[in-house]
Amino acid sequence: MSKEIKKEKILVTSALPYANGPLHIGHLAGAYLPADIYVRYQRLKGNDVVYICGSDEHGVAITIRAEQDGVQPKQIIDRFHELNKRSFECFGISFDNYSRTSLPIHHETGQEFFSDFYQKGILKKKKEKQFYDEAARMFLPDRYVEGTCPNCQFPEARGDQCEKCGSDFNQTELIDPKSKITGKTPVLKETFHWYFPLGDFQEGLKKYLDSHPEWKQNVKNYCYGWLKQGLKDRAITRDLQWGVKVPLEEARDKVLYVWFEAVLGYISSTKEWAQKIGEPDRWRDYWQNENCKLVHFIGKDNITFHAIMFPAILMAKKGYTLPDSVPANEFLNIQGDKVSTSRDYAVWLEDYLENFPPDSMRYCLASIAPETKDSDFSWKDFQTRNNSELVGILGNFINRSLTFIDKHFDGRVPQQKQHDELDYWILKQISEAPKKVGDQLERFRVRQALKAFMNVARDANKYFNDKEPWRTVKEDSELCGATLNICVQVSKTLAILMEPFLPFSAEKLWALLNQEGDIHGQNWFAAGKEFIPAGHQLAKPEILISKIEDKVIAAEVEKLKAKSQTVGKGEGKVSEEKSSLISFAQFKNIDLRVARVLTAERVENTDKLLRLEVEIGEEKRQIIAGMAEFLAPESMIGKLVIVVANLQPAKIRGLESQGMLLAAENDSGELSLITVDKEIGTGAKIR
RNA sequence: CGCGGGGUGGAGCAGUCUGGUAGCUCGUUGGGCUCAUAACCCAAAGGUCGAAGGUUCGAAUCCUUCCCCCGCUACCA
Repeated sequence: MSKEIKKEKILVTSALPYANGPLHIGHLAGAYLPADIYVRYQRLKGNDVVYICGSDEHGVAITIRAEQDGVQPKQIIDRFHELNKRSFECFGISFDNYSRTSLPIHHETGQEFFSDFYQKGILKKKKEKQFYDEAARMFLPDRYVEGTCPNCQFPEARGDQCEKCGSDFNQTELIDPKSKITGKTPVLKETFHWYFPLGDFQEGLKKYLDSHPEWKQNVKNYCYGWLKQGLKDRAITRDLQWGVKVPLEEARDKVLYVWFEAVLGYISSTKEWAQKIGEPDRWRDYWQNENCKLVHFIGKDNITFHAIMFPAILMAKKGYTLPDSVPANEFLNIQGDKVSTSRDYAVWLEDYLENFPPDSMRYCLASIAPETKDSDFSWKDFQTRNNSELVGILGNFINRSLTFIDKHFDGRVPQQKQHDELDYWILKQISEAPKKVGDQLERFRVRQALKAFMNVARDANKYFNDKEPWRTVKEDSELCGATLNICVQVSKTLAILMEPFLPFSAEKLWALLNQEGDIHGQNWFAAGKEFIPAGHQLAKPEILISKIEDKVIAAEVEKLKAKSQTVGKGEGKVSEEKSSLISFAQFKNIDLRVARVLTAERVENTDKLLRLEVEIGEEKRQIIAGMAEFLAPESMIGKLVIVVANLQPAKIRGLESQGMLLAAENDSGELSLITVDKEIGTGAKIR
C-alpha cells in the first residue's frame, strides 16, 4: 500500500556507557537523546535503521570499584548494567539492542580482531618495564601511580604527565612513586605488550577525514589536531585479569586494552541483535555494506576513539564500513558547575524519574543540547521550559482545541468548509513542517529541529486566536466547526512531529485523537497531509503535559546545593585522607580578621540568611551568612566576630557577600559565634 | 607557553561554515482575548554583536592584531 521509497540503511550507535556507576542527564544530553531523536525520525521516514548500544564492562576502574566495595567485578557490572538499561528504557531511548561487553559474543569479536591483526603481522610486540604493585598483585596503569614530577618536583604528578608543569614523561621516571591503590611503593617489573601502529594509518585517516568536510567543526578540530601531532603506536593489551583475554598462549595474563575492545562492542551488539531476530548474518548488512550509513553519537571526550582509532581499526581489518558521521556533543554543566560523579554532583536519571515525567527532561535537554559548546542545565530553566513552552504553548493548544470540540461538538471532528486566508496559512505551515524539522535532524541539529517543531505549535495558537472560535461558535457554527476541524489536523501533525522528541506524549496524544495503530509506526511525510475525516469521534480530553510546581523545583535545587557544598565528604575516601593536612603556606593564605557587627537583619523570603554589615578596621562590608536559624539578628549587633576577609565575593540571593563569618557547628547543626575574649579593635589579624 | 572553546539587548542563548534589514526563550511595560493547564495573541522599550584595523557596494559573519573568560586535574558523556 505504501509507495516504496528508496530505503536507506543506517546503523546508529550511542557511546557504550561504562558500567561502574549510574547515568546522569549529561550522558543523556550528549550521546543518547540526540541519537534517539535521530533514530526515531529515521524510523518514521521508513528507513532501515538499527540502533545499537550496550554496557562497557571492562577496564581497571571496574576492578577497583569492585575492590573498594569488596565484591566481584561481575556484581558491579550486573548491577549497573541492569540499572542503566532500565533508566534508558524509562526515558524512551529506543535501542534495538542493548548488549554488554562481558558477553561471549563480544569476547569472540574482540579476539577475532586481535588474531586477525596478529596474523597479518600488523601488531608490534614491545618489551617494557612497568610499575607493579605487589600488594595488589597487579601492574599499575598510569593513572594509578603517583609521585614527584621529575621536572618540577610537584609531589602529586600522575604516571604519565604532570598537571603542574604540563610535562609528559614515562611513569618509570617518577620520583618516589606510590600506588594509588594500596599507597605502597611499586616495583619495576618487565612485561610486554602488543601495539597497534596508528601511525601507519595517518595517510589513510587524513584522506578519510578530508572526505567528510560536513562533519561538525569541533570533531574536525580535534582530529586534525591529533593528526598534526603525528599518530603513535598505541598499546592494545594490558596486564590484567578482568577483560577480553588475549587469544595467545604467551599472553595468559593479558587482556585487550579497553579502548581497543570497547568500540568493537558496537559490532558484537549488532551481532547479538541479528541472532535475536533469528537472522544471525544480518549484522553484515550494516557493518560490511558500503551503502550503510554508520553514525556514532558520542561525547567530546570520545572523539579520538571514534574518529581516529576506530576507523583505523576498521581499515586494518578490511571489509568494514567506516563511520559516516560522528556527531560528538560537548558537555552539560549543572547549575553553573561541572558534573562531578565523585562528589555526587549530578542529576541522576533514576532520581529524576522518581519525580518527573521523561518527556519534560527530553524536551529540556533537546532544547539546550550541547551541540556547539558546553551548555548549562538549571532546574529553574527546566521548570520554565516545561511550564511556559511545553505546557503553555504545545500542551495548551492541544487542550484548548480538544476541550472545545468536546464541549461544542460532542467530541466529533466537525465538517470542513471553504478555506479562508488564515486556513491556507496554517495548512501551509503544517504541510511544510515535516521537511523543516527533518532537514535539521538530518544535520544532527536537534535544538533547531525542536524549535522548528515548536514553531508549528506557536503558529497553531496564533491561528486559534485569530479565528476566535469562541465567538464564531455563537454566530456561525459552521465556520467555527471548520476552524476546529483544522485544529484537529494540526494536532495530528503535531503528534507525528513530536514523536522523536516526546515519544510518551505523542502516544498519549495519538490516543486522545482516537487514532488507530501505533504512533511510532506512522509516516513522517504524511504529517500535515493526511487528515482525520469529519465525524471522527475523539477521546475524552485530558491534560497532555502537567505543570511543575515551584516547590518541587526548589527541593531539587536544595539537593544540588547541599552536594556542591559537601566537597570531599562522603565518597571521596582516597582524596579525603590525603587532603586532611594543609601546609602552613595554605593556612597563611587565609586572612582572618576581627570585625564588629554594625547591623544585622533577616534576608526576606529566606529561612537561614542574615544580611550583616561589619566593620573591619576602616572598612565596612556586607556579609551574607546562613545563621538565622540559630542566631537572632539583634543579638549579634555590636559583637566582635571573626571573618574571612579575603574570601572571593559571592552572590547569595542576589546580595553580594564580601566575606564569611566564622561559627562553630555541632552535629545537629546548632551554631555558636566565634568571638574574641577582649576588646582588641576591629581589623586585628588572627594568626 | 601551547592546544581547544567562548565573549551578541536585564538573564540564558541562536545566528558565524554558505557576508545582505540582529533573532529566540525568559523578564519588564502597554494593549487584546476569555476557548484553554492564571494559559493564548499583539505591540513597545532595551544591543557600539569583546576592542581596533582590513577585505567588500555591504561584515556579528571573512582576514589580521589585541583584550578578557573557561576547559586542557578528577574513577565525568
